[in-house]
Amino acid sequence: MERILIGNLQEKKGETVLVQGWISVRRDQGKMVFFDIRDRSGTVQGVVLPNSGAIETAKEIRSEYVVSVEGKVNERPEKNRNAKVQNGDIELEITGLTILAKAEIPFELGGELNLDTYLDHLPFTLRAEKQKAIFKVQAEIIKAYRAFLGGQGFIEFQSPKLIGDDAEGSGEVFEVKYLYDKIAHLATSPQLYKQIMVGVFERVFTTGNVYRAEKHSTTRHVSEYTSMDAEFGFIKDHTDIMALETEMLRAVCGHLTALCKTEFELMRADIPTIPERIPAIKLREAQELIFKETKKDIRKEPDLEPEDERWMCEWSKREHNSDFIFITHYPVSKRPFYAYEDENDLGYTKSFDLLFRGIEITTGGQRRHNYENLVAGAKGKGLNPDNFSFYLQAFKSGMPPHGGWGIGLERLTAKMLGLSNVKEATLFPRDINRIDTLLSTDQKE
RNA sequence: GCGGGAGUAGCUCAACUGGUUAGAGCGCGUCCCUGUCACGGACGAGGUUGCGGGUUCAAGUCCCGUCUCUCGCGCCA
Repeated sequence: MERILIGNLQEKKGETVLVQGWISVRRDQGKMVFFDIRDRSGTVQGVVLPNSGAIETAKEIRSEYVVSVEGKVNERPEKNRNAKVQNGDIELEITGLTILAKAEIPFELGGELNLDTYLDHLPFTLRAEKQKAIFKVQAEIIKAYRAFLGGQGFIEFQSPKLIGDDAEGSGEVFEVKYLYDKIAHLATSPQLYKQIMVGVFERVFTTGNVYRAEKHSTTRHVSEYTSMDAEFGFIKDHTDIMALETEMLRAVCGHLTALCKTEFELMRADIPTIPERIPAIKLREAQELIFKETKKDIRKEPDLEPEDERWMCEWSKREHNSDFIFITHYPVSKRPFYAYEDENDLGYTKSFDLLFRGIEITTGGQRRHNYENLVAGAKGKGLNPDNFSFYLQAFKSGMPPHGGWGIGLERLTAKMLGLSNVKEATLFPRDINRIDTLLSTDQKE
């Protein structure tokens, strides 16, 4: 007999079918046993009657046992229907029950858990409905991201994760012992490679893991995260990039509205609405605004603190009904060497951050595309251009005005779904003390 | 790295100012139950109170050290 998905059982009323899946819960009535079985498509109740021949096995099964069952799809009697659950109007009258695998679980699935208990048991806890919803949404974000950029003529490429010298300068870098006692590094960003690829394909994007060796313990940092990058040529300035990112977010949210409604309902979260134009404000203007409204004077700072980012998001929501806000024109001193200095606003760059529901989810901007200008930028940061001559070949060979963005996928997912810690939106988060399991103490510095 | 909070059963938590044998719910085990759907009922097992030291007649509770978690900050996506 061929396996039928539980989600298709409504069409099989009266028929005897083969269903395979996991036991969610067993309800033993003594002479008869009920259980809920789930597969990737849904859940249905099975009922094992005393004379079915399966009753002995039915008493043996426990939560998370993997089973193969044969049974007749029956409509339930009127008084035994349950409108609150999927397939509450039908049930499987079990005629055959085989245990494919036993299970021994550390605790019940779906209950409230402390974050570290959840993380210590990920192979099990990821099976919970909430977690499946989170990572289904995440998968759909990536799918929509690919579809949108593909439609805009972008070509996807795979960026290397093992790199030589770290010329990029965003964040602390993990060292890797390479062959013949050489030292390599884990990429903190695909930045330099995506710029090189603009010289090849003009419009490119990549989604992949990047690594930051910073010892912070916050709700928005992990050592390994997924960066959704894009970079494209022949732009007027950074506003072209912001406009395209706005369109991309609109496409992603539209996709989620179409495909992930149940997941958002389960998480009690709202899919953000993207305004026609996401508000954009210069960093200095934001600082003036904060000073005027809250008397907090950060006008000499080169960046916003988390508290200020939250305030700006509330302001954007209040004044512009937007969950998003662009902050532009960060000082040259604050940005990497390749950031493009605004010729009409010297000392400041044509760069931006995108804040979403209180947190920074994107950094982007126009880049220096002129070889001499780029080398000058590097020297201005005290960097030796010889150390990244490989990258500079792209510019020597002719590069168009270009720019792009990097989006933190897990941060975006977390804020979309109202998760308070980015680790909940990271499948297998790496942090200071944990890579799946706790790192042993004598391994640490 | 710094600052706040925390660490008690497999899980989630309780235990007033130090005071008898550290409790509950869920889970787990045995038994009862033919319409349950978080099934219900009876009984039971399960603890070095993170670890090490100290104060005290007496420590889960107070002190010191240490490890870990968590929240905030620096930094960043």
